[in-house]
Amino acid sequence: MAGRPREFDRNEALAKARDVFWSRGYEGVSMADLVSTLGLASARIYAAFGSKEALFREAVELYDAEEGGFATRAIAEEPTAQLAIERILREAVETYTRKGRPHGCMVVLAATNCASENEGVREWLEGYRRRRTASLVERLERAVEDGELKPETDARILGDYYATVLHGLSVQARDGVPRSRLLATIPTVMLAVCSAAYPRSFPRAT
Amino acid sequence: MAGRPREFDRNEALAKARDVFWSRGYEGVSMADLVSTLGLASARIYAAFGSKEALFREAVELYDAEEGGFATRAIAEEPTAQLAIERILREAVETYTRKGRPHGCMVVLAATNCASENEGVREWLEGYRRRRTASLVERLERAVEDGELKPETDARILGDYYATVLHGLSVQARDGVPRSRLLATIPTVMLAVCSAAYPRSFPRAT
DNA sequence: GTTATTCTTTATCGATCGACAAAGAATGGA
DNA sequence: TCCATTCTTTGTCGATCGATAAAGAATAAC
Repeated sequence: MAGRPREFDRNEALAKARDVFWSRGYEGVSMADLVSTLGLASARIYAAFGSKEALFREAVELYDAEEGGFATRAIAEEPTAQLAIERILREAVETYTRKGRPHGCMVVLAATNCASENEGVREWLEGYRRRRTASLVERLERAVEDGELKPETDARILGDYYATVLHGLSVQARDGVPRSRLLATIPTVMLAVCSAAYPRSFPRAT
Repeated sequence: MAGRPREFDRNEALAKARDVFWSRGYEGVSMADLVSTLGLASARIYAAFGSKEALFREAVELYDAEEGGFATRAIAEEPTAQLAIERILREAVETYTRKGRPHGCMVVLAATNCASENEGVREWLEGYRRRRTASLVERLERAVEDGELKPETDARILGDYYATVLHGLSVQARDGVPRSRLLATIPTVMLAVCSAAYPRSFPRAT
């Protein structure tokens, strides 16, 4: 098990693929685009990654483990649901509006409209979105159990709400709405979870 | 100026094109798809509409004049900003989750990820989204002037917020989140404008 | 060295993409 | 009736799509 060693950095190529798929989506990037972006002949790309679709899926996994993983990290690290959600919103805006980087969320934008033959890719990304919603709901349920949020709080409604806002932020960022304007909406967005908590530190909305 | 009369209903064909573009997006629909969906040879489609892109633009205009026009109608018809926004949210959810119809908003979903050669189409749809945001901001500014909302209200932040939620609802609906769950989030979404109004009829959020 | 294995290079493959040319058919106006 | 105009039919265009075959080059195991 030896063979000729690969002459390019696979991780580097994968990162380039992630960026171009993030920018223009799965169907918006052709093999010719990948050849020029990665600087590799198509046969080399196929040898290393298998197919355009397999490369895309690996690119999404990389995105989700790095830039896209802020929600998982915030939920794991913040002591309360309110702090977790505020951090998620702030980091979402920052991640989605970084200079020199693609705007919006790759998981939301890279395969929303698909040809019927690529419906499988769309559904696979939908799974990522559903899981993010589920993790928000789960964290909010825990906050109700912990007594952080009022017992009459419906965690699923609240989780659906924050999933909706996060999805909307991607579209807004992709449309070029500046970071400052998106950050400015966060106190308004926080009203929901704060009003489900016992009155303490309300944000000044609007 | 006479010539052979057209043998098919142009409006009917346009409605079919709108539906398939709404379902799968501009790039997700091929001319072969249009030929089979409209039941017309490609030369007939070109004769009637000019090009795939011209047909798409006409289809979006039709969408915006009918299904997609609920925001314009609500703003024109409702006496207060709060009533207008609540109606917009409700009709958005209803429009985006109608049985047997494509889910989500055509303007949001039909060209979010585009090949570089179709960037013009994406920007054109972005214009529709920006105008919707602007009309929300404008209505909220008027509400501040009218005294419906507190004078310290920042109408642009609030308008950006509702634009974000509306964009997010499209993604949620496309992902198959059921109507009942999306409707259930509306009281939470209404918290923002209600807290900018003088205390009266607050929704029971969560 | 020999062999098995893997990567690189080069040149394509058939399918599909959006679009159109040319000829025939149906209308209104002269 | 004949013409100008417009639509319909048929066939196909060059470009691009994702993907691969075949041959040469570089490694490790033996």
